[in-house]
Amino acid sequence: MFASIVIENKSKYTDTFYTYETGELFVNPGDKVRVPFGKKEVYGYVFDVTDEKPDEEFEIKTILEVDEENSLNPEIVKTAAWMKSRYAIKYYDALKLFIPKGKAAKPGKEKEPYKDLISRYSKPEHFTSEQENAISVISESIEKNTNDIFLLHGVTSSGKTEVYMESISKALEMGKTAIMLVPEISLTTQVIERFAGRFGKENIAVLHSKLTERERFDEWMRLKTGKAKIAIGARIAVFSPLENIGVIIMDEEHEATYKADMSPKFDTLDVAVKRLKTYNGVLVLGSATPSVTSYERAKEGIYRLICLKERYNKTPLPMIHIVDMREELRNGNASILSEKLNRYICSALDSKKQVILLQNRRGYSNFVSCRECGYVMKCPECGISLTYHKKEDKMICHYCGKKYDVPKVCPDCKSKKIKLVGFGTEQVEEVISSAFPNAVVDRLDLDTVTKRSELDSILKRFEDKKTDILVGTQLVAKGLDFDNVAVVGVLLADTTLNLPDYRSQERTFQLVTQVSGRAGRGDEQGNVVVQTYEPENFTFKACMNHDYEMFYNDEIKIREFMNYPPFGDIIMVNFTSNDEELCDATSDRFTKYMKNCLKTQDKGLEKGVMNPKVAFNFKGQDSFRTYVLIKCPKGERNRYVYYIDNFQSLLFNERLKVNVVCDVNPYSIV
DNA sequence: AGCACGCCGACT
DNA sequence: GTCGGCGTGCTC
Repeated sequence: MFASIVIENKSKYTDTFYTYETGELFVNPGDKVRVPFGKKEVYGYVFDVTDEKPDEEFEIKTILEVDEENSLNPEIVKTAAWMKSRYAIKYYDALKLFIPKGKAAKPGKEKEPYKDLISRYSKPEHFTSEQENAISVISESIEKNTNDIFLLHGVTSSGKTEVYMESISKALEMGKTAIMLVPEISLTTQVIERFAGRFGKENIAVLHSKLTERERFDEWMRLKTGKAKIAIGARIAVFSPLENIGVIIMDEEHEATYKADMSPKFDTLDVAVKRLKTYNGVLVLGSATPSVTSYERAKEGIYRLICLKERYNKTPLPMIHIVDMREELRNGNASILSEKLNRYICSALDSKKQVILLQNRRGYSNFVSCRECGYVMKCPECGISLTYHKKEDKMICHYCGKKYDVPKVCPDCKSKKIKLVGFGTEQVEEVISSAFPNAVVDRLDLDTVTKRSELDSILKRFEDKKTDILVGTQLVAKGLDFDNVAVVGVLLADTTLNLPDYRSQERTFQLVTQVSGRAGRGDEQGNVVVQTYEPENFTFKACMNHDYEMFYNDEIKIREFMNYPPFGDIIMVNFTSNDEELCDATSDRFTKYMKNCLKTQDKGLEKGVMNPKVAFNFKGQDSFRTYVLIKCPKGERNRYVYYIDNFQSLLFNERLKVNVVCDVNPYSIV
């Protein structure tokens, strides 16, 4: 017998299959083996076993030993091989995601993460009929191994978690395993509390990047040996060493955190779908505000849509008010607080209720807007907001790179009040404090709050009602439930609405819906005030009506017209190096190469390859970065990635010191 | 990536 | 002679 093996390596050059003879050993795909390699011995993983001898003329060596304890299963190597072609990454980089770095703790010294956690779970007396229906449909699918994907579209407090738990329970009943994914590590605690109460602590394992190497290894081993049947965690938990997975659940499926931002840049949803194919398992995507891509798939019948419209506790949804900041300006109010928001805050404070103010970060991009009419400069080709670059004093499209002069007067209404939008972050707390001198104001954002304990104490103070007004970034939109919040204010929704990203509208809808969930948790209806210079944007109308469908119907038309997902992909190819010239030259060369590859098809696809752009490299060690953006039509992704992978090999053969990283539908282009 | 091989200049 | 610099090629 002959085995195709990928060795533990660091080089792109050796990231390929090597054929070994199995000898006397009984070898399966997924097995970790020790093999002779060159003058040394290395470890590798078996990807395939056949009895056909390869044609090529090279000496075939024999596998020395199988490391049973650290071996993986056949599905894992299959998924890793698929990831290589989908993300243009190395076999071994894909494989590494499935293998914990650490070593086992010494016997008796195992440390249990979340040891002091209290299990909190009380099964509700009854499920709503919508919940009953969802549970029975999903359970049937798990039972019959139909490999379905469900999109569970449920408003906040509609009891999605109960549906998740019942689905997992069904999988366990069938002798299968389950993975529960949450978007952020901070959210795992609440989930574990409930799951531990429902399924017993011994049956669950936690996997996320904040565990120590040793803890992670031990949890991983508990899953691999079948001691734990349910994996809970952030996106890396999708790589749990489980077999026979009955169901994977992705809570808040629209969240950006499901897409890895560091290399290898995998997409959690893709990986989940791929893994479940082998086991005919079921995927449940839950969200109150599904991603437009997922919803389209549900509409197309690729996913099965389940709606939960009824709120479990029947609390009325908050009232959403859209405030026109142009009007405020015309009425002589130039402050960051509209008259309406001011009024709501005052009355909330009077009745000892609390207030949350969301100040969405300006981030790295600045845009120009007319305060008279709300006009925002957008790229006519790409349809995204232009970003102001101070250095060049130009408006630049972050997709195609076209540059435009900064307008002196508004092209629409000829007003001179067209200028940069955004206010200094520090300013906000100051303004709020002086506007409400008798209120206790606290501030929550990740820039100023560095320590975990600091963050917790700010939240604790708010929970204990010691704080009247909490000002913060996106952080306040998520996290804990507070029952005394009467008013939520979004100070300037335009900052999210005009991010240079095709998803900016989707993200705004999600953000407003999410913060709305913070208002009026008790029996009283809460109020949400959203301030904007562009109140006529369809996104806000949909927010006001709590109508996702309405938002979707408008947004999907734009996506189709612009060929953005789900109708096409945007592929960003990054080049980093310590050699500036090499970086530039390589991205130029890549552009020509890619255009050349596509030209032969004679469909004009090469027009989708944008010219290279220079950018700063924040994260990597290399000092220079350039990138090339490619607009890729629907169904062509695999071919495009294949070309990119080939180009990478080309560079490697020449031993050029330049890194190439590919990112499909990146969340930010800076 | 590593490591060996090999071809060239500089030195005890 | 021979030591070591690094350009090149290979690992089943």
